[in-house]
Amino acid sequence: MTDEIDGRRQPTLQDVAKVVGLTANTVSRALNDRPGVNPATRALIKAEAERLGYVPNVHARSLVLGSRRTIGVIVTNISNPFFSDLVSEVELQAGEAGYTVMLLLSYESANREREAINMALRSGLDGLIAAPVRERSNAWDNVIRAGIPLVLVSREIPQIEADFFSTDNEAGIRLTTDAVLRMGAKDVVLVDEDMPFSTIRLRLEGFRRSLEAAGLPFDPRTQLALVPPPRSFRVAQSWQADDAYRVTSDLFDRGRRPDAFVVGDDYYALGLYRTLRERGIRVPEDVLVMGWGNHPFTRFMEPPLSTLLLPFQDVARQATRRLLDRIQGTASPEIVTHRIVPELVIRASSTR
Amino acid sequence: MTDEIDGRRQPTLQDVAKVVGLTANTVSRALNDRPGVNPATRALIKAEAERLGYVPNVHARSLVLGSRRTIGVIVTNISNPFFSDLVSEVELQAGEAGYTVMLLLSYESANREREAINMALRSGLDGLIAAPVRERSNAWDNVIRAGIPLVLVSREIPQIEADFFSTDNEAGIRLTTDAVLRMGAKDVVLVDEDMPFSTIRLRLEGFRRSLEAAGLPFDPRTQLALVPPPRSFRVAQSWQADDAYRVTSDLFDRGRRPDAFVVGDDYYALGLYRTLRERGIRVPEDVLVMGWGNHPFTRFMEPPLSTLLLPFQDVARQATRRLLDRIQGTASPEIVTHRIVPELVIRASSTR
DNA sequence: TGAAATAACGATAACGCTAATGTATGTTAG
DNA sequence: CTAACATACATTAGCGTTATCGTTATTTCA
Repeated sequence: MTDEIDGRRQPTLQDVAKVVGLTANTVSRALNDRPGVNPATRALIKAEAERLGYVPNVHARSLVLGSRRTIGVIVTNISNPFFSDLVSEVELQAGEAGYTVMLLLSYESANREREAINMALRSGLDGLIAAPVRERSNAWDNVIRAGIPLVLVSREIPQIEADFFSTDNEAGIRLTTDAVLRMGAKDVVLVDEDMPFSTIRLRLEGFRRSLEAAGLPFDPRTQLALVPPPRSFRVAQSWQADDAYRVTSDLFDRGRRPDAFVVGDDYYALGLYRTLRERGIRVPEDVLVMGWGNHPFTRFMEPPLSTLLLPFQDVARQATRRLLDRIQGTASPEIVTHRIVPELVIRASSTR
Repeated sequence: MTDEIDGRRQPTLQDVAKVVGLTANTVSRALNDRPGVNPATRALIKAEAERLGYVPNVHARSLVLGSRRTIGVIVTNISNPFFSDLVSEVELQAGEAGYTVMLLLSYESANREREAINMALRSGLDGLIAAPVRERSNAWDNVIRAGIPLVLVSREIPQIEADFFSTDNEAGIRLTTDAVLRMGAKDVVLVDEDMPFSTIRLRLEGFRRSLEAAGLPFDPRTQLALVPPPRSFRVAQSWQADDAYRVTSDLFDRGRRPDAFVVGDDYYALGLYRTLRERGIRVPEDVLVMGWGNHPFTRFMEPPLSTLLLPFQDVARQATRRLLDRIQGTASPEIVTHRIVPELVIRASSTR
């Protein structure tokens, strides 16, 4: 009277071994296609395992192999299409390599990020892809110290030994700025977030350079419309549109009459469009507008918004590839930093 | 000459035990706040573990406890804001209960879904929250058979023993339809996806009932604008707007002149707006429009779109709560089905 | 004061798997 | 014909925890 059909307990290697009259070790070798098993025996074992519904216990396997075949992804917010698309692509690439993805969300909170990192450390992950929050956390050092491969995306952390993949913010802003300059704009305003963060700084820098290259003056007091940073990251980011609406309205109230806007996020353009509509300022006749991100709704704005297609797929693919190489020890030892240039998407808002 | 500072190897319970002159067992009890340890000893052990940077090995822990404290989330696509918000909320709730989230994406593909399910089964998850693809897969039966707690969201699977949480599609469409009827609409058209799927069917049914309750006739040939199902789910869903644009343009070309539209997705409204603009039909003066989903961009459409706020947070919270209860064995045994009624968001597109 | 209860810890086993050896067979070469 | 060598399997050990039971010293109460 065996407990073969005991209903609840999952069959183990032992159970399979008992049925075929061999030992667990041999069954293990057979199922994992390792040498030292008679082909006929191997076939028998596989058939029997299948029949019993044997599923290897990952916990035991992870313990002995020291790996879970899981990578962690820490991002601030998957409501942001850039990050959701990034996570999607990482999941796809990792899945093809037989790795699963553990998702950890920080919501731009340094505390939550620290918790996420600790969770990741405790979870015995094989590697980590992360978009850090704006505030630098020293918990990342623990990741490095624990020897867990780490690849950063989107935002860099100063003085940390980790590969980095990102869209090229400076090249991006230069593309959009140059696009309106080519159309004859002489007074361009940049609408962007008011934060001393590296990505924003790079955009500012690129903006300035494009203006100077065109022989135009750059005055931060008149050519920048800075949007206050958001208060919460739990909700979808339409606050960005509201804030951009306010900031650009103020700008016109102060008597400014620019002939072009380049913005750091498509949602800013959404708010800007409202400002312009309210004041009877026509796009593109009176002002040119360039967005950032190619959000799905931009094609249906009136007029359709010219914008920037961010290379999230490339970023995700390269970051995942690099991480897997590090995990498998096939990566070159030096730290790599890769900024991928985005692509212009020209529509009606920037052409006349 | 010990290997105490060997640099690579993580310290284990044994290592901590050796340092404090006790056994691994006692150290385990001390660190996990289980009784049977002298308070002074406990404090010493904790301090020493901290000093050594001891992190418990989850693999060993999972093996002996038979649990990873991880739940799986299978959804079709996190580019869809509804699902990304849902996943966010699940991650938040699960995190508070000490559970991490493994993300698996199916992209509406039955094959990928099957793979995801197998991956989940092999990964020794404690439970599963899933939004199944349109095509019924029998792999779900394996989940049930393996005794892994399963909670479905958004889409039901006929004849499966699993809890189900969803927005109330029928109540939702009745809310939006009644809203335009109250404003005096006499000829309403429903724009929705052309799929024999339960959520769509429920919406169709609700739409018909609302019309009949208002004493209006319902003719599927004139009052339905069906949008073909998408071909790919990898990219963000702006194809929905394109298709809705085409379908509604056709409708006007055939001479129809409805006085209101209710749509099954905000992106449909985006395409519909274009159709109306091109033909000089004014919203809300000539036609009323009601959206679905309260996507962040709807507030900034011109005119701002009335829509439905989907209770994704409630769905996620209740589903997660239910799953955790099942995992911890504190759930009532019977299967529960819960449809949460969404909330109207009235803006300019449906009022005059 | 002595028997029983309690506290604080140790010894041992177990979770299910894989890796390193060990041991019979059968096969080949000189 | 025997040494050398594969082949196909079994034996043993170990991954790092937690759980169950013992053991010893200390406290409690009649």
